[in-house]
Amino acid sequence: MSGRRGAVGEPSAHSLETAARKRSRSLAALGYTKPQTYEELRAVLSSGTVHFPKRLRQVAIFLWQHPSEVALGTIAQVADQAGVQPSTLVRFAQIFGFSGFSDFQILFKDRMKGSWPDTHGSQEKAAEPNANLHFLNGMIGACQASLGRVGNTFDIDRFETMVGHLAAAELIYVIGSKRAFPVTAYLSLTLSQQGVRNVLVDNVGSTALDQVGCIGQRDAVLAVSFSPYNSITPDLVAVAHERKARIVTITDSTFSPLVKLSDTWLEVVEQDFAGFRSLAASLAVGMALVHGVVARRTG
Amino acid sequence: MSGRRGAVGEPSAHSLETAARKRSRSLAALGYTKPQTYEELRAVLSSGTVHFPKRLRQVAIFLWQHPSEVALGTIAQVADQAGVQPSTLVRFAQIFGFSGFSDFQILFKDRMKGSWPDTHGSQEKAAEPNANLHFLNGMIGACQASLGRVGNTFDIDRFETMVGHLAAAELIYVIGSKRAFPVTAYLSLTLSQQGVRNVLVDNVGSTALDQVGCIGQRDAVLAVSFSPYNSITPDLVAVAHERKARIVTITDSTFSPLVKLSDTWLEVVEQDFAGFRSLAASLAVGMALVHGVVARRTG
DNA sequence: ATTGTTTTCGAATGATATTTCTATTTTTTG
DNA sequence: CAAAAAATAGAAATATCATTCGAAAACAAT
Repeated sequence: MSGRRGAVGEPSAHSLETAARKRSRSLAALGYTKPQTYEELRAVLSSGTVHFPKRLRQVAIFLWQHPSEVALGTIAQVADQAGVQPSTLVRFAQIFGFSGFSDFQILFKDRMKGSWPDTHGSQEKAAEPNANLHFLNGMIGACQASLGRVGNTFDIDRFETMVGHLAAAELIYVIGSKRAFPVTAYLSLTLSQQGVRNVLVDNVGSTALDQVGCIGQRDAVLAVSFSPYNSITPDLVAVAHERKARIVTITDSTFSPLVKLSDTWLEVVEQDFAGFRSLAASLAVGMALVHGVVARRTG
Repeated sequence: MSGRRGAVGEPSAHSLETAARKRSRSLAALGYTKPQTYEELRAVLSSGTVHFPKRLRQVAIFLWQHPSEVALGTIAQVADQAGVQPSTLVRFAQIFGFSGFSDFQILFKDRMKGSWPDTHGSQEKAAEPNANLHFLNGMIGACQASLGRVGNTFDIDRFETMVGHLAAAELIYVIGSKRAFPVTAYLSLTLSQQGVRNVLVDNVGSTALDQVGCIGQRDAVLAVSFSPYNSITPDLVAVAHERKARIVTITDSTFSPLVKLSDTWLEVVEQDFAGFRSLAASLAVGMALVHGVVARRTG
């Protein structure tokens, strides 16, 4: 701790020098004061006037989204979850005028002490005078009902078979239209992000039939389709079936035309509210499929 | 169940080691098992079957009345508040079969997070022998957590404003890339099905910039974007902003670059499980938006 | 491309917290 | 009432955690 350049000149001013140097990097120079409460911190963060570099921004986002992890974890755990180094958290705290992470963490702990006995009593909302809020709650209810049903009635054996087919495939074609398209789009994206090569048959340029015309015996089709089954999906899958590809399907009833074309299929029933249908269950099951395929291929 | 020999009638064996001595002091000898959750611990404490000496009773009472202090504090702070020595807390924890205070404290921390054992969930493998089932349940949990959070923290006023902007628009441009694309795809589809004219900016043919170049002052943009905000979406929305269109946004933190470009924005935080993120909450909120727009236009 | 600056990383250091151990006090038992 | 057992407090030892700091990397400006 000696021989630092640019000393102020005062011999006994070790701490002063350090403080000055810190302050020059902190927001204090910009007129900010150290936040005293979690709410103040949030206010500063959300004000948008502060521009962070990459890692610090990453920290800010994590703090924003997972305050409880910050309150309860050690610096190492938090850093790990946020995907940064522990020292980055310390830097972040110091920028806001705290002495270090521990000091900073007190904000989060204090905030948390107040909110312990909230045992998720969210259901008993009073009357919903607002139509939009009513719809939102109905939609949330539909999603949760769909998800709950998946948890109860789930054929894990068929699921494993599906994973096996997809994992063994040379190339995976993902097919779904209309309501099913958001699901297949997300599945295709996630597969790609996980390094699993796949083709999303999106019918841009009306080339879907030509695309499935290239399917080979060693490929697999992951099809998603919901009633009414009046889309192009059954036609596409029929072609794939003729070309002897493995076909696995997520659909919502045994009457789906895809069922008889499929090697394996799973029933996922989505609930609707006022005619607006949830996709939550299909997405969850689809994610599990992707995860299973990745696990089997890498394991 | 086999009988325990010597547990009752055997005279005290002085040659026993420390480990055995500890065990004889713990509740394991009485048939208790180490509590796995905070609720189990509470059940044991409240059962009244255990009679503690003075200091340990003091500890039990404090744990009962101030669980959040236990979760958030250090052993010294807790001991101080409870009026006992730190070592007393360790003894207390060991009586219940924990290795020490830290181990014991995890119960309280987990309870506070209200979440599943993210990092130390190795013990619960027995309940879920199937990895795929475990993942599916985790994913469902993430979806439901996301949905639950929407229900609790929802800014209905901003939502109404957003509906107003969209309902007043001549044409709605729906923009979202990567993870957000499934959401926008579903929103666009639903809008069309409800008779609300809209353009899904999907960047097929890399024409997105040209598309948003046609946006007029009387149009509105419905943008969806999640962290990391490294997609093309901010660029597209910036163009729309320059062209003076109304911009409403669904995003997951105030750090989204879209926030400062938007007339109104809603925060929707999606939970993830093992890196796979839910879309349930965004879809539900999006559906509510569509419904609101339709209601306002037809009403 | 080059230089100067900011940001990040990772090992070393310093600080703190947790646990163990032992002497002392309190309670129980013959 | 005395002796034994249990419980407790406090200090010492150990383990863990937070912070610092120099070097490397990324970035920005020339």
